[in-house]
Amino acid sequence: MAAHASPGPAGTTIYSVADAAGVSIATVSRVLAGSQVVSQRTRDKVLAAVDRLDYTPSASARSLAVRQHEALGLVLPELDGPYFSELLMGFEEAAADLGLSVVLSLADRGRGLDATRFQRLAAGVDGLAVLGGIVDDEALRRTARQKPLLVVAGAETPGVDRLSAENVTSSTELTSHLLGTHGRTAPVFVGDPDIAPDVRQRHDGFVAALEAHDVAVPEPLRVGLRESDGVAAAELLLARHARPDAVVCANDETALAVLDRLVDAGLDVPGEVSVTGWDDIMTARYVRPGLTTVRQPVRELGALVARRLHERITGVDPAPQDALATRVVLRGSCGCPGDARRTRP
Amino acid sequence: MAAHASPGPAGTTIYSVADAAGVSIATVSRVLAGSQVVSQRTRDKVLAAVDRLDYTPSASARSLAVRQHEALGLVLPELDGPYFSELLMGFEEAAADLGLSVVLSLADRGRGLDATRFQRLAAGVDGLAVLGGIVDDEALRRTARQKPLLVVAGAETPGVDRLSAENVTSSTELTSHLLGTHGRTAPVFVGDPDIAPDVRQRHDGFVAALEAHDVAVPEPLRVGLRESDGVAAAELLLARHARPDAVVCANDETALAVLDRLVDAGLDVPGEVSVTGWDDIMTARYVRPGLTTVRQPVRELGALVARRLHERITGVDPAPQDALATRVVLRGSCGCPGDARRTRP
DNA sequence: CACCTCCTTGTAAGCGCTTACAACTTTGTA
DNA sequence: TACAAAGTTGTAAGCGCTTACAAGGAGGTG
Repeated sequence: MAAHASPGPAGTTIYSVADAAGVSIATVSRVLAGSQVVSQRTRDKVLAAVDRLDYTPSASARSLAVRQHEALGLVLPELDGPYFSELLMGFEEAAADLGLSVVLSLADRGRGLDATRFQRLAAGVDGLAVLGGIVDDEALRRTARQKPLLVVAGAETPGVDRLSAENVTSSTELTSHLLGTHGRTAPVFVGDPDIAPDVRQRHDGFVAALEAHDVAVPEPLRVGLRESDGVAAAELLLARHARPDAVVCANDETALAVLDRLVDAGLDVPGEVSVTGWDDIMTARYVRPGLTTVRQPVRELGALVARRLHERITGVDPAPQDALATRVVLRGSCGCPGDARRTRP
Repeated sequence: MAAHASPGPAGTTIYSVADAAGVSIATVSRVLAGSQVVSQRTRDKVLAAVDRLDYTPSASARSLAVRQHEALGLVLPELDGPYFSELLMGFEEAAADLGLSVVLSLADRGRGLDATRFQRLAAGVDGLAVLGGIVDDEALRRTARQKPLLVVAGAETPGVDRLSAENVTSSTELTSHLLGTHGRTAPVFVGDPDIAPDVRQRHDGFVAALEAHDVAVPEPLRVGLRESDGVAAAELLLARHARPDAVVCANDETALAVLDRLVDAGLDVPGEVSVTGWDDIMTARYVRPGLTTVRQPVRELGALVARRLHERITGVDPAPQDALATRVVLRGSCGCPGDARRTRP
């Protein structure tokens, strides 16, 4: 029965260890699983053999036997700003705490993750989280039928569960601050509501605030979320006859670019115009004036996603909380005095 | 033989598909592997069944059968700045191109990755890359005996291969620029050479430049690599009677904090003192003056690591190139005029 | 001293997949 | 029409591990 026992460091299996220790593979397995039924003497023998052979059990064999991969999948776009890194960190930490490893798949800039790669990922995990807008709905739905699947910050997809941070209320709060405290009357929203549900919600909140203050709602400046999009937006804004007195950007990257370009063009920020962002990335603290923005509990979101997935996998009924609260961070760029630059999270 | 055929989406195996399609599991396997020997008719039947049952093959079963995990492991510290994210992106992209998935493990802030978690990770991959200084040498060596293992930017460990970006030469170049072009005479190095081999090498390069210019070599300011460490360093510097006229920091995070604190204290940067960093993170472009720094090809490093690992796994002899060239990026903080702020990589 | 109970270890049956080999069909050719 | 050569499909033996169950041994009791 021990025709296995192939030597060589590369091929050490539970059989080699069993042979070396003079016990059966069941015993080796028990020792390694920490079972208490094994006698001390035997345990020592096994452990010695394990050590001597540098034995590392094969995860796939174990997975096959226990019918669990003990791994969670995560699909993210490029890790540009701190946003996704934070999400990833929260996710990984929570997963590690649950004894699960995480398999990461990054979508290529622009085009999403192809179905094949997504399938391969799904094949090796017990459940997975996908950032909204990367994988197409059909593939999502198909996988959701197989194993626990959570979409983070994405669109409402029938048959797929979703989780994200709160957007609408904070956006209303931020915009109201601009209108009320700083008396702005001609704000504009920079970002394309159709590009992502999060942006849409932020725009919704923006609109709600304007309506509450009886301010006419302007058409949003439909640009992407990258630095270069912010530059483009600023140019567009500068070319206008009637300039806005407040620029509410969909995220920090664009806001910083807008801020920078506006100042370069000789405008007084926040004197003539307020600029706000969203996410509170590191650079937001460093520019002058500091960027007023909204801090999302991204890391907690990541952790929550992982835990939720685990609940699903183990069959526990998950709690129904569905959006994490965010917080407005006031700095100089909206007109507030406080330079909260050195304020750390 | 088909006593398997358990229904239910969760339990669809190759047996269910074979049953549903009226063929043997071997044929299903062939179709899914894209083998050309299967007739078109049969192929269609199988594919239809696969679709109807939402079949997703089990990765662990496949791994066990082919004796390959088809995955690469990566161990990183917290994803703070853009450095590790870039590395990760390069790694992931290259791995994906090779058809490998990546299993990520993040070390907790401060304390490294415990041996158990590291072992678990190693158990499920064909090879792994570890950032230097996270996992202890013994564990590293043990794993290196089992499967391909690469240490990135870490210390020279006997029996373990290492890969990193070039440091010494660029540091000498940068420091010489300060001494020569800007006529600095009292530079100081901020960073603890003992904290990481990369820092040590940067310090070595710094020292080499001073010696070449016959400038006395001062004791380095031994602080960590985080923003707060930079603040502390700046305080220390400000408290000195004889202030340096150039501060060469081990990375951008500390450099930015130093720059910020120095300017706040009323010093003229770069008039009275030059400040330089290392890494060229996003914020370096945004501060005024722009931060002179060194750009590392981090993403390429990550990709290279993945490819190298793959070469080892497949038994190809890897090329011997061992350090990637870096590039000094001159901006305002050293005294150079050009505001290269909007220069993109 | 026989017998029962508890403790420890071994036996063997999978987990879901790949793949060498065998077996059966077709098709082509003499 | 017989037979060889392809072409196609099935059989079965693992891959390395977990775990229910069986079996053996040690110790205790009547």
